[in-house]
Amino acid sequence: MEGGYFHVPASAVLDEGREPYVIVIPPPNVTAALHMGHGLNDTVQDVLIRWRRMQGRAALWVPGTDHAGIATQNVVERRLAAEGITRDQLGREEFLRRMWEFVTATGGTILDQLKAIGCSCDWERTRFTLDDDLQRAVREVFVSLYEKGRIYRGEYIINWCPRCLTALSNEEAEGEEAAGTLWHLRYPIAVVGAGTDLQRIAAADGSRVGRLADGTYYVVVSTTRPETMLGDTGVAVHPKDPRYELLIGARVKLPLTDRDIPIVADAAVDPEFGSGFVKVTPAHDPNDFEIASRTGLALLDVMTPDAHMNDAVPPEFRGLDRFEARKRVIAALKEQGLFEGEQTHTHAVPHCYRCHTVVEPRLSLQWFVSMKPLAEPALRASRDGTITFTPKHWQRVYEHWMENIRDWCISRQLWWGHRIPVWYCACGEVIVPREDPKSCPKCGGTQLEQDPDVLDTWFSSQLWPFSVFGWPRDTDDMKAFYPGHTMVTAPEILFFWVARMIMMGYEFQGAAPFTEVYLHGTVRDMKGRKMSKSLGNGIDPLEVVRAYGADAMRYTIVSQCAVGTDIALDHENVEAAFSNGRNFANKIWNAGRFALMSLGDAPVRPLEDVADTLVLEDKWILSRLQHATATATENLTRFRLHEYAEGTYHFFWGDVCDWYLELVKSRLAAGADPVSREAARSTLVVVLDQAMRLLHPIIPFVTAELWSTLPVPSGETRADDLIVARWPETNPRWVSTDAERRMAGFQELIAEVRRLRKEYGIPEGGRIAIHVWGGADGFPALVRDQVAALEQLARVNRVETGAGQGIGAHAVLTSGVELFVPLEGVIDVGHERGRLREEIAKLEGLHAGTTKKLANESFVARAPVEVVQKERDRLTQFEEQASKLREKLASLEGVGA
RNA sequence: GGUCGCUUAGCUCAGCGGUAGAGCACCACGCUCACAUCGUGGGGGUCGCAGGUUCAAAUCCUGCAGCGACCACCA
Repeated sequence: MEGGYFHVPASAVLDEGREPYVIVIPPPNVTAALHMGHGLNDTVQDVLIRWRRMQGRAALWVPGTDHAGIATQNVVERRLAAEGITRDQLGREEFLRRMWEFVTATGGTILDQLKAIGCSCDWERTRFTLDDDLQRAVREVFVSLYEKGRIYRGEYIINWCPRCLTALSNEEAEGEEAAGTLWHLRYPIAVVGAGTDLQRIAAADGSRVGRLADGTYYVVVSTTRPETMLGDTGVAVHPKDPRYELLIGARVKLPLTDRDIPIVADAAVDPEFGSGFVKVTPAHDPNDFEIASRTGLALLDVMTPDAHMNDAVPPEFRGLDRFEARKRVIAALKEQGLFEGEQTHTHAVPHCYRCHTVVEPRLSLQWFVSMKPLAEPALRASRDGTITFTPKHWQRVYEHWMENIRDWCISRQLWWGHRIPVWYCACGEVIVPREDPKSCPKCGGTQLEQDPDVLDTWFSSQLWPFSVFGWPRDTDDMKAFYPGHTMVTAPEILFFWVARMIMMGYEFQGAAPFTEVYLHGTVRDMKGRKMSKSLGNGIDPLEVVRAYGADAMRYTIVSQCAVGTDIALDHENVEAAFSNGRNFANKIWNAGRFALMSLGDAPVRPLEDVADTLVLEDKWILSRLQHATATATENLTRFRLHEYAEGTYHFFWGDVCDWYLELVKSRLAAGADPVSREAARSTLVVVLDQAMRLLHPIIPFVTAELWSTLPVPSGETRADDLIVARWPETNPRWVSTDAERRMAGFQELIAEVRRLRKEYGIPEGGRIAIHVWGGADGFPALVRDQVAALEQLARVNRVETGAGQGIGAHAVLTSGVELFVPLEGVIDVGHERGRLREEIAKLEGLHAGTTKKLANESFVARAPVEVVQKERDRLTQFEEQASKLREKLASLEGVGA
């Protein structure tokens, strides 16, 4: 089967010297089920891989799955929760056993689903991010980065998911606009420097120092998270703020607590914003943490890992959920007259990208990668064009991110994933080894404890372009297939994944993992919403495959795949959504079957042998074929996939089916002239052969089936299967602008005859004569030779090349050629005249009525403007229709001709 | 707040300096021996609004309006 062609051994490159073309799949989550997003992503990759394979490249598409840390662990934890079990109850070892059990049982089905949509991955190379080989790569990278000082451990404010109970990277905390509240609180001033005149400060211009009923002065601070005030350890003002300069060093009483906290100066405070006083909560806000580290303010953590208030807060708040605590804090402050007011405030609230819980900034000891040095070569590669982005504007987005890159928190408090390869010895030694240690190299002790955390899923994903080839071992695969070529993915994971792969590629291989990044759009429904399980607006690709075939699904998707645009599919009418692709696949099948039948079993001569006997349509379709070939290649090269799809579609359906097949029908028939027939057969075989090749990357199944039964011209050889047949190249020998011009004229003539037939009600089955004359280049004479074609396409059985006259229909073509269709005896002219007169009279009646209506002043004055306008439009419509009919009538009276 | 993008036929969207396009939907006719998942013909758009550049603009520039995306530590 064709699957045999999917496998590409390193020897194809290293021994046979074939040029590689490598795509590594964006590995779907191991337990994922195929959705339309995959359908799009993987179809695009398959189109590219099939195309490059046909070009003779050693085209390798490496498949695999990702262990997807949090996502997968969450799934299993939910299942356990249904049984009333938590992971802590099971313990790490047992929990991991259950994880593997689940992943082994349900994992990898997505790969079978990819096969169903025709993905030609090298399945023998299927990888999983937790495979031994890949574990080795992760270990090597971690240790190596640590040794270079690019991985460090430290206590910082990180994004914390209180539900998943783990740290998140900045990218994993997704901001969402939310209409929140900005609360203004009063902190009473407790201690001021000697001689500080509070009354004067309070009276200063723009001062937000006020006075309570009991005479105590207070400062106003603002916050969107009032519960964090319990963890405040200071209040900050700008060092140059003229209003408050004198308060620096003073102390305020932190409401609801028994603590006094200092007022400090820090340049990060914007005097223009709010009151100019900033409450500082160093353990729960990254800015405040920075302020504290500069000013020496204490750190006070007031929350538990699951975001409840801890024992550091007053008893009445202990154990409260953070949002409940928020309400109580506000209520308590109001009670004490320390509530200044509130206002609505829209701001971006970060949410966990896996479970959507509001992220809590939390002071925590974590592992980080210092990114700046890694970013440098990755940034350069983009700027100097080593790596290109399609669409281009993502280059700027990428560079902006790289320029402002922040350190990456890579430790996760999960169990499912790559365990952090760090051991701690009781003696204090931190061991980061390539092989699991048995004893402490410093003290020799054997009481070693491995770091309990695992690495961010993306830490292993970022190594995918080389970890799949066995690195850090020195493998032939690495030599043959790294670096790769094209990365096809969605913009959502540009930072998560693409950017990091590039950085790792430079850091560990000295080369970018690919040279082209193609970012396709998102699959959406007709309301523009992203397809998702929770919205219930998804379409199951496999259902589409079952109902209409993989070819139909692939074509429909790719034909919408314009650079930089999303894909809209109607989940409420799946048939309509995919009818385009279904119809096309069906059309190819029918046309192919018909052609094969018409060609018969007799040997077909090579095109060269019959070159002298080719007629207009043969030369024309061969020329069209050259254009179709050139544009298909060009479009694929530039990732203009929808143009590739639509271009081949119109070539095949329009040129090949509607015109060429119709034109050669009679020539292929049993009694036809043998010379003409052989010319048609040879041409048809070439056209079909190449058309199947051009269509194959997008419509692999139908084309391969037809191609396998297509006759091979005598003396020629070809590949055994279409999947490895050579991608066509343009042959200038068959480009004929002359044939295309003449054919265009002929096509226009046919269209005009058909139109006139409809217009004058000439019965569909009846034969007619036409007169053709005028023009400059002997076109009428050419037409005379095409009687068979005219018969076939327009039911014309006689052509006169002189001017026609009498009663009939007349038209002038763009070339200046004139056409006349005699109507006497063809239709009942008298009856037609009568009918026309009736119609004209009717139109005149309507016209008069409308005119009268518009003359009615009260109507014009009172009716809505658009109604009046509609009446006016009708008037002109009637006029136009009537004048058309009058012209027609005139021609029937023998005046026009 | 910053950056970028979008606004074209009833719907979904291409086109991005030279006489308005596709698919679907719609109307009419047609069981012509590949295909009714079809064929033939047809209707339908002042290309968001207002200016400007140009011989020529849907296409370039400016402003405005509406929508959207991404980034961002203004409490």
